[in-house]
Amino acid sequence: MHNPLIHKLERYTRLSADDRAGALRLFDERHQRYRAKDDIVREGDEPRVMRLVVEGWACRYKYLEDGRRQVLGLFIPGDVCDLNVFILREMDHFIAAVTPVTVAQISRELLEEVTLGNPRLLQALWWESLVNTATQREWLVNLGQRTAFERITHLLCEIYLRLQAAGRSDGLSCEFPLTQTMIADITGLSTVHVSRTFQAVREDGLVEIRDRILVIHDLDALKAASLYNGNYLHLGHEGRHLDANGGAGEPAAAERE
Amino acid sequence: MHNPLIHKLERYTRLSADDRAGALRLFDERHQRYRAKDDIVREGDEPRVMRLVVEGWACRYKYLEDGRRQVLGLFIPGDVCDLNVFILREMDHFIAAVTPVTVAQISRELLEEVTLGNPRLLQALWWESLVNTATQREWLVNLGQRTAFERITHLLCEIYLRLQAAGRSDGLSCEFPLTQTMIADITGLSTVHVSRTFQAVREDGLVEIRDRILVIHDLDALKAASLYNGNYLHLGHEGRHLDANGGAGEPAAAERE
DNA sequence: CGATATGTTGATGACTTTCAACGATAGTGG
DNA sequence: CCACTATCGTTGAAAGTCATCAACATATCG
Repeated sequence: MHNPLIHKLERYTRLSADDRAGALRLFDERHQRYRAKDDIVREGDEPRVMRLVVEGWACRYKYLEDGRRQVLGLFIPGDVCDLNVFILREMDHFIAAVTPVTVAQISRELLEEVTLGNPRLLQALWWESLVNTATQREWLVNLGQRTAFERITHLLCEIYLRLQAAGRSDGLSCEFPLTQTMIADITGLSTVHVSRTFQAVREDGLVEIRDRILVIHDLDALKAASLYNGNYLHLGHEGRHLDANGGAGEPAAAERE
Repeated sequence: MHNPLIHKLERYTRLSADDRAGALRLFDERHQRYRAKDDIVREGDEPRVMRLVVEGWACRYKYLEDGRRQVLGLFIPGDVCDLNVFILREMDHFIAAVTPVTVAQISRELLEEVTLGNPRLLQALWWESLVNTATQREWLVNLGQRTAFERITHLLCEIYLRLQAAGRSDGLSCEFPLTQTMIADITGLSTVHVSRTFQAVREDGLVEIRDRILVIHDLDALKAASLYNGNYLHLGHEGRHLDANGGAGEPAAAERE
């Protein structure tokens, strides 16, 4: 069985058995469950813990004072919320459950304890955090430059590729629990326009959605339609110079689960 | 004379003389000059150094393959480009000079040396990095939810407040070297619409621009017009629990320059 | 089964882009 | 110093994209 955190971090660098044990300690720490739509963190809260999504989807969002809402990011299983956020005195946005969600809550002390002896794991967590930031940048491009059609197809590409990196895709399909209202708040469009544009995406034969499952018919066409360039996800095993010794000392990652 | 880095970091926590000396070492390291519009970092480059803007303005930006361009962030004097970027193998975007700019280039080794003995300074740099990320989030809200008028007035507010935090404002006015083309690439609007909307902002008596100087006539009105909430800049001396001993042991920051 | 959330459709209008032309400004070289 | 050229900002007209409003259909959940 795959652990989505470990699965994803190993897209960066090959972890040692120790690293993996440390990641599991984080993953298993102080689970908290939330119902869909419940807030996990609220604006104004003092940040006390780092969070890690164990199961389900969550999102960051922010309101304008007149009620307009923008979703700033999505968290899928294995995603880390705020590695370093202890430094700030208060949160400037919300984090909420999109689906029913289980979150691990990791204290600063535990984080330090686990990473102290595992610099490779710490490095991998930093990588994860930089990729989050890069994803935010790509969303900026999405809102600033892409058309409605491109925004939606881009979102579909990204979700599929991220779930794949977490070991949660199945061929060309994956879970897809987002409502059109959520898609509207992510893409900065009205729900009406999302409905119409999503229809166009389906009618072009690019994707299909059945029972909250996204099925991609032609990934290359979907990428072309959204001008997708996945560099920002940095999934090219970029930390390979840090790789744990895979050949002799320990079995390779793939052989261990 | 004010150093913009130190001036800004002290909006987070009060630095000791040692911290300030460390910050100055970073600030003075390996200066490189660029002409306006020159690229400082290119997509695909391997990140080797952390950069710090000493003088002038720079920006992050990204292209879509068909040439559409989105500016992702602005750097003003005292801003740090990428604290931790060594971890990635290659850059996924560009950094360019907006005006003629001087940049300090800080190697990983120097950064580690300077921060090793100064955890307070390291913490302040992390704060700076988190504020950068939070600013990106606010830009997402800008593009996703705000109208053209609100986007432009929001940008004006932010620039003024950031320059103020760096000690580079003068009453209600500050430098403002952005062309309307830049504003268009920041706000995701066409240059034509920027021109027209900016006129409306001026005709409402909110601001005035003369000789690349922005003069704000009514900051509260400007904030109201853009639904501005400056929480994301985290300028509330949030790291005060880390403050260097100001009373007895050393002179307070304000008394030292 | 009723209540609420979600998705669809049509009509209308607002906001924003595109295209094209022109004036103003600034830097360059003779 | 002036002509030359490129950049920058402005304006008008036309078209396109997307939002809003309202009604209805479907699905989901207690």
